[in-house]
Amino acid sequence: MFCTMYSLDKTDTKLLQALSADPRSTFVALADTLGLSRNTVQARMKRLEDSGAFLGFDRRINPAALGYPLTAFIEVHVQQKRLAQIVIDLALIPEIVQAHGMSGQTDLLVRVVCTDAADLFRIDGTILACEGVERTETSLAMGEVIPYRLTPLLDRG
Amino acid sequence: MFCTMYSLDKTDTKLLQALSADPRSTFVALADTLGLSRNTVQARMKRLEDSGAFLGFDRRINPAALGYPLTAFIEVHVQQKRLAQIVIDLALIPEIVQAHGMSGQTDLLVRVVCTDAADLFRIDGTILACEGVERTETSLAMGEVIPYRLTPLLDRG
DNA sequence: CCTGAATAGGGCACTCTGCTCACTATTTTT
DNA sequence: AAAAATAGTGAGCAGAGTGCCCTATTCAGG
Repeated sequence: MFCTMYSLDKTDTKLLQALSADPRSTFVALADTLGLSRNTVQARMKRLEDSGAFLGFDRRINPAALGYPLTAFIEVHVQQKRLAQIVIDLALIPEIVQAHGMSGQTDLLVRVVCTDAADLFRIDGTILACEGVERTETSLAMGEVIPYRLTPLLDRG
Repeated sequence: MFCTMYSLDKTDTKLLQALSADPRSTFVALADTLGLSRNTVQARMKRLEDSGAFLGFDRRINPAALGYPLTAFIEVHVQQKRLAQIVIDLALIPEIVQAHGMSGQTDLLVRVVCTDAADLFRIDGTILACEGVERTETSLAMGEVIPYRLTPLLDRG
């Protein structure tokens, strides 16, 4: 196989668990909670980093703390030919914090943060104004009933 | 007002920007990129932490690195009376990494990671099997066309 | 049997941390 | 206008952590 992605073993998993438990723990601390030497922990962390196991820090910032307490998901239907340009245009809207290209009826699923309902309305308008966007369907997130988590998957490994 | 949430000022914003640029930078490094004293940086970071500006470390872990390259969004329609119990049941499914209670037609928007299409099919079945779940609509994410980001919002502040 | 990878352990210079204290502005309250 | 809270600075210090080096051991695969 040409592209063998480095895949995590049990020790890596334990490392990630320990980090999840305490994101600020030092290499030394990790080493002795896992019963490994500091060298090993450092080597593994480097490998994890290099293999792209970590995503941007942005994800750890709470949008609510920034003054955007509301999250909404907007399904965007577009003229598929213009998809590439539309993505570029959408990327200019700061309140769009993430967008996925989707299979199925919806072309794009856009995650938006906003200050209030009026703000959401305005943002939706901005999206609709993009050339090639045909229709949107907005749903406000009332709450994160299962907060983002990966630990169940880590624990299973 | 009873609950005045601590709101970030320009300096906090710059701090977060600097952290986004380099999540591993030390207090000392932050202090001199921002032209502040180390004491100030430490104090502000503590305040940020205490005010809940940071979310779990889980969010920084790349599910693909864990062996789950596929992401899907599943709209779940439920008997609303049973919503609370359903959330509890869903939380037992490890592949569900997040779920939002929604306004609008869909009751729940569930984010799932999986190994392949067959895996997704199985997980969908598990969700459908929960007492009170009436219908699901699964959409596979083909790609994260706008990767999660908060920097445009930070830059605007 | 040899090789390469992973780990452990030691060491060393340097940096960072957590903490405290004293001092200065700048607001806010009274 | 005076007093008090708030934010920032600068300095210092002991202890901990980091990055980097080298060596020895174990263990699986060719």
